[in-house]
Amino acid sequence: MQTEKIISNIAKHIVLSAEQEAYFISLLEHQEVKRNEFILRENHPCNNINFVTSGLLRAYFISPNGKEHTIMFAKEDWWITDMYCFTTRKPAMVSIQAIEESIVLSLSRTKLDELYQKIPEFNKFFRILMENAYSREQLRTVQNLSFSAIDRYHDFVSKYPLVASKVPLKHIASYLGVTPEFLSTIRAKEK
Amino acid sequence: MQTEKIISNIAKHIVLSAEQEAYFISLLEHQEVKRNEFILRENHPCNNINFVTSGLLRAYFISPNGKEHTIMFAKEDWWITDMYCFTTRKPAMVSIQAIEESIVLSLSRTKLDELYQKIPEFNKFFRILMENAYSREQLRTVQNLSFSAIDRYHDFVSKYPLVASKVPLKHIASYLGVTPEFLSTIRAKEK
DNA sequence: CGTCTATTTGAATGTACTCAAAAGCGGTGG
DNA sequence: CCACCGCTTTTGAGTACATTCAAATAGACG
Repeated sequence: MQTEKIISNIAKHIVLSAEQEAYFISLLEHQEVKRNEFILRENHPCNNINFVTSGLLRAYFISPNGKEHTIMFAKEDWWITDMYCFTTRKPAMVSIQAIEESIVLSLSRTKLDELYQKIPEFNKFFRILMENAYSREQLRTVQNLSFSAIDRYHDFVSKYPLVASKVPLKHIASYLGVTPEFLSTIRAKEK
Repeated sequence: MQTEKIISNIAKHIVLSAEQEAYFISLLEHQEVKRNEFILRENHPCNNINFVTSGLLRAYFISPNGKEHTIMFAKEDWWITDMYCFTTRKPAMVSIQAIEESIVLSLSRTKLDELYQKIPEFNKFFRILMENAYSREQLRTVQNLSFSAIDRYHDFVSKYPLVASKVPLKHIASYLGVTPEFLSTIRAKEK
């Protein structure tokens, strides 16, 4: 199991001893996920929070009228789960699917609770992670409300160039909240 | 300074000794805010995270085209700040204004850092607070993307009946991401 | 190489916005 | 306590942005 990446991700915010690192690593489950495979499916229990070691995944949900809405992408060095359902233990609202072959390290809620007990410092780590996630999400809300589709598209591409280059346009459209046809049209207009 | 409310808010997630409670309280600044007064203004430094003891406030920002967008409301027993700017120390993107006379307990970033040092348990408290805030915001994103304006309006009213009854309709419209004229029209159509 | 999926293009439609003006309502001062 | 003023809400007409549906084209994977 390749663990340098997750360890250095954690080292961004808290300091662990070698022993603590080893303990933390022992809690993780290593998953190799093939293209189009799921690590979480809508309505199933959401038991894990996942760190992406390599590859690219997408969280999305299907609205009542049958349309897909992309909630987030997660590339290398990102964490991804259905946080609401992970914390409340409700069945997942979203599905998480690999866009390309990926390696994911999963931490179950049970193990995470154990981790908080043994190394309370992890509360700080996830506090900061959640602060950032919340801020990002709030910024997204604000921008969805105030920017036009084309501006949101440009903002997305400049923020996440790697993701933009790898995922099909229709997924970007569904992240931005427009139809693929419309995104295609407005992109064409610019040239 | 009335402090039972903030103490019981904290007791939802962590247990403090009487001594720790007293120390925590000593870090707070008590503010009485009149109707339409601000506790944070766009472009000013965002130094505080605020707990609402009573009353009702609104966070909003002005988009490039000059329109107001309501980001959140905070009533009694809620926390409010510009989290992105609070954590990154950038100038505030939003203004926070009292909708009615309110009492707010403010905790500065400096004091909060001190608090994390003295009582690391607060990392757990704010971790949980941020998890909830993130989940809520993600749910909002999802619903903005997939529900029609009228459904979003109904959802808002059923989730926050007190807020819905107190704030002008135009603020709800700006929270939902529609114009007041349009919200007025679709409400009228239902009858 | 063939098949399946993604993207583009276009026409018709619907949803939400802008601007303007009238009506309603609430607080304040006389 | 009532009348006025300012702000909020409603109403309507014209317009712009985004969607739906359909079909053609391009591209990618096995």
